[in-house]
Amino acid sequence: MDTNEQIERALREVGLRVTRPRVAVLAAVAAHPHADAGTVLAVVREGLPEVSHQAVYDSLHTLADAGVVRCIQPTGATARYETRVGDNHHHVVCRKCGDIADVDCAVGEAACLTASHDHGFTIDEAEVTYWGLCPRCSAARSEP
Amino acid sequence: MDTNEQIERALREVGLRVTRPRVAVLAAVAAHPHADAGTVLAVVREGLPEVSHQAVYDSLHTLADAGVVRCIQPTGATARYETRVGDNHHHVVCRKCGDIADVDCAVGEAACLTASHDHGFTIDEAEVTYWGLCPRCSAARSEP
DNA sequence: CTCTTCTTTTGACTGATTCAAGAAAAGGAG
DNA sequence: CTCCTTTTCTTGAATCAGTCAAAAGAAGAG
Repeated sequence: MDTNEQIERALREVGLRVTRPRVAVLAAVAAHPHADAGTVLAVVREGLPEVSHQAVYDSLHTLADAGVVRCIQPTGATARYETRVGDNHHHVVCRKCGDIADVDCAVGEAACLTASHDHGFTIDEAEVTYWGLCPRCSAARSEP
Repeated sequence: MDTNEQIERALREVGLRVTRPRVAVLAAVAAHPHADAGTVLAVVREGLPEVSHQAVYDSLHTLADAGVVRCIQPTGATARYETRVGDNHHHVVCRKCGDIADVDCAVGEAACLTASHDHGFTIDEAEVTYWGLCPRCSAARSEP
């Protein structure tokens, strides 16, 4: 579990000022991986009721730009954030309940960037989203 | 190019009623792959000025549910639609201009579904989004 | 401690998408 | 061909995520 001190250090390391909203946002994202902006806002306000939604959005963007958090947005859902960055992992999304879980890159880093230069595009990242059913929804469907 | 007759047949095949808005929407998506809802609406109205935006949204949803069109939504962009379905292809998205192009599955079908059952999820589809620069933006960056 | 600069607050606003109720049209039965 | 039922469309308002802008407020350098 990240302590506030660790969070502050992480912010300073990327050259960001340490402010209450930012610390709270980063802590919230760390504690609730794959949370959307609304959830982050709610969680942040639990410990810091006065923050504006604007500050939360701004913090999320700033942190995402700095590479401290990552923003993902599967089809049909609002933006979600997570603190696990830089390790090329992907996501499984439940078609039924929208639950998201992390999946380590299964086919190796090389394969993830295959298809480079198709159509002349210069590709620098491959994002993989697996779609299916989470254990709970899967069980609910097979035993109605 | 899809004729209206082909479009009507496609609608009937999946058990949908054939209506003017639906035919127009399907034709528009076929003619403009990767168009967003707003563009589809504009294109549809070129030939059918009276349609409501609601009808277009509804048609897109219905067609997507029926599997006639596919909806994709890369991070940071609005929903986009295409008629190419059922062939497991993926997309390259330009980081700069947002342009989207199709990419055939590069690593073979098997690899695309590797990672099955991680976290107990039952995975039925893998969606891959490649991020990079399109030829135009790539050229603009290297020769300023 | 003071100043400059970056952040937050506040509050209004945009643009995409959805909700709801009645009117209209599609397709099957007679 | 006409009527009837059901689905679909229109209209108009509402919601929701996210953004813009100006002024007030903190963080950190010197």
